[in-house]
Amino acid sequence: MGVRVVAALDQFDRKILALLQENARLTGSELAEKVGLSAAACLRRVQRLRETGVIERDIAIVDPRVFGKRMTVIVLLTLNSDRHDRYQLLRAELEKTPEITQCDHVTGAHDIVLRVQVADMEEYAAFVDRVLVRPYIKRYESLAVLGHIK
Amino acid sequence: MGVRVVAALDQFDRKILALLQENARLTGSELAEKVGLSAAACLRRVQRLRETGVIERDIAIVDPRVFGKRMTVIVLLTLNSDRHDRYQLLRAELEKTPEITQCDHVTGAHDIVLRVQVADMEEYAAFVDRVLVRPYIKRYESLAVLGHIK
DNA sequence: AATGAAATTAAGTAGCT
DNA sequence: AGCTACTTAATTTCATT
Repeated sequence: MGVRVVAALDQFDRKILALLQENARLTGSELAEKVGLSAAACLRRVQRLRETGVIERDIAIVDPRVFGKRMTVIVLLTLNSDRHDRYQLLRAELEKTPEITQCDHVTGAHDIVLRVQVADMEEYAAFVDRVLVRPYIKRYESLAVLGHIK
Repeated sequence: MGVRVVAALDQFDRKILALLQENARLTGSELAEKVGLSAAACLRRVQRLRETGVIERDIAIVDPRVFGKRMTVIVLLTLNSDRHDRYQLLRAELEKTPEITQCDHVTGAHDIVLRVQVADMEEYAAFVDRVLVRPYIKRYESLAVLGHIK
């Protein structure tokens, strides 16, 4: 789990990573032009970055609205402090719940922050009933996303 | 901005999208095998999904720790209601701030939710001073991420 | 209108200097 | 690292349904 080989990343690697994080479809020659190495050298580096796990994976970003999931809600969960034994169970369930696209355990006034993708309010209400209404969830606060700034 | 062509997505497109959201590096023949079409047909569909904006883009997921950004903080911002004219300005600034990896305008008890990626507490403190301490930000609540569940 | 098979073009990989 | 040859994948063409 530790991050080895980090010291081995030079400026070229960093530039390549920055570019691929924006657009993973850049070809070897496109990278070459932008970073000032040959195409082969760039691709060798990309290969190495993948093998060492620096690049974890490549994913397609799909407009959630095409699936009819036009509504995003950020949910702040507060757990019952006397039910912290249920944390692992809850965690496993949240991981499996398809509406949840992001989920972090946090410190502070809340315990868990969710990002939920649903079709509409009705579907969100159903999600709340199905997933959030449980004894070991003390409180949840829903923040509906009006617009994505970034 | 409207999402047209959604009705035009059949089961093959949906399957392809689901697969590429997990792994955008699947080749035509790998897709072919999984969805039951020829490689050419799959790639033609992928091309169309890109052209119509259903696939917005492909990105490389890079372990943030390799950049030394080992700390994630979710920040809940509350703006001064009498300074809502500054919203566009703030929005533009947040968009440019490199530490912010995600940023949404929300309803509810807060106005904006940020996801911030920094090296450590010191860097986070500097970020707060530089970005969050401004007259039109009334309050901010920092939730440090202890662990990623999803 | 969209498919599969085949041909073409482009990209990625590997070997050598 | 670069260059070049090789291999694999993506794209286009074309005949078919």
